[in-house]
Amino acid sequence: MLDIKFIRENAAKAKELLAKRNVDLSVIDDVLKLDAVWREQKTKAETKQASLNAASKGVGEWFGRLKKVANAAPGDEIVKALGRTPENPDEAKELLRVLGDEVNVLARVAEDRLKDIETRLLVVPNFPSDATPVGKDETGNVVRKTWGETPKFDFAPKPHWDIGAKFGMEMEVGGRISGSGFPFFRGPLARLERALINFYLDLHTRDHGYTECWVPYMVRGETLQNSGQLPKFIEEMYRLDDRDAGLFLIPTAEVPLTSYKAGEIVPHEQLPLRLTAFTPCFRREAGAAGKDTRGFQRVHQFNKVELMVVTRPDKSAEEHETLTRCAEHTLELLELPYRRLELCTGDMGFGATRCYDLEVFAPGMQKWLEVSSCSNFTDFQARRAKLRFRDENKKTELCHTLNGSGLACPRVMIGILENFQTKEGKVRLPKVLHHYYGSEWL
RNA sequence: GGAAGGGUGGCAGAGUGGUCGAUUGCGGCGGUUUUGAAAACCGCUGUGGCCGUAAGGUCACCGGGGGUUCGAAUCCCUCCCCUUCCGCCA
Repeated sequence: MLDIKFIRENAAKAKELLAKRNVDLSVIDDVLKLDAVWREQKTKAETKQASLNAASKGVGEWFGRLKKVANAAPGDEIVKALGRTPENPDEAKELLRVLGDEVNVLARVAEDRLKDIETRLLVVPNFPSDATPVGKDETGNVVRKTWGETPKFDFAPKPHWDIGAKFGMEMEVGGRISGSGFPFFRGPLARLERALINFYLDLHTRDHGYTECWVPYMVRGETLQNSGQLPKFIEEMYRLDDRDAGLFLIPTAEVPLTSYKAGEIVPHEQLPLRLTAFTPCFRREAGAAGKDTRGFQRVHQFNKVELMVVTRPDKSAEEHETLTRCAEHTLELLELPYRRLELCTGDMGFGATRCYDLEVFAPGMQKWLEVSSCSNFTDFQARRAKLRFRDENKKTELCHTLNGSGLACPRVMIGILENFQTKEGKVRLPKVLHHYYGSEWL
């Protein structure tokens, strides 16, 4: 969520930044109007509340004095709050009740306006960074680097759905037992899946300094709001029914990891927090029906190892590069040629201020596949999750959060199948997987 | 699924309608003392919002939400979480 205070003090800048993201700017004016009403009502309510509080205390005192002196007079604070001198405590109570009702009305109005503000801000995306290229859609993305070279083939490379058939890709089985978009692997591909997960986790925990976590796969709505999926993207989410409290299946491990320290104030010595977790990911892919349907490039359930960093604001840009390098390093060890794309303002995810996508080239499909998306969220998620830290001067401040895939399984598998296929229909495995898979060939 | 007991400030642990944002202890910070250190003693030590240039003022928060009351950490309702026991079970 954006900072209402920043919007209040920098309305023009806020609009300028959001315009780059194709956001309807009327939301800013709406929010500013509500903000003015909220503050006015709040101040009024509090002033009245203060005199009511003082008078209520005075009533207690008055009772005490009346026990000793039969005709003791009410205290000044009662007279001040009521505007006149009550005859007896019962009259004071009655008048204070009326005053209390007035306070409630004012406070309710103020609170409603604050909720209105939040409702609107919850669906506004983060500001893009100054470095983010401005663009309408994915055509505005910029290639920042490329690594490796697509292997040369002396035959026409096949798409993974043709290669996979031989190695236990049984999409029709998944379709029969769950529906389309739920892959079923038997034998080599199932084993490769496991090899990838183990390789990822070992690499990140041993060489990249991440702490392995094991997390719930079902979460509360509030957890999804913390990381930004709710309320706006509820259509993308699988949800259990009321018997199970309407829990949601996680679309990525980012969700539980971002809420790991939600509501806490972390000592600065503990930062940065670098966490990694393997989880299945569940996505409805609503609106993507009919897109990328062949093979398993876009599915409703897939495995992924996620990288997540919580850091102080002055380090987040640096951490973003480091995090992205960890993901890239993973691809390099897998010997997969890739490119780093910097997403433009029109294509960036909701909460990101800056985002790199890593794409692997799939020669069979003749197509680049996104295998990782590394984002810096600045304080956008931290504000929602109330995730703060205490600095060396004991000031509390919102943390910055970052995350990226390190990596997803299915598309990396596609990369392996299509890049390392041979004319004979075999698939060579990258060296780093030999030990994990138990063989040099799939 | 059943039964019981709990959720209070960094931690421990009081507080059952009024002056309690909250006794006390520990920890932490500052000071006195000391050649230095320890000990002792004194003071300070939560978060967020609103008003204000500031000083400061004020409101809210004792798991979340709602209610009763002039007034609630304290009473009522509801939800969540934790602990223990029983049952069931990978």
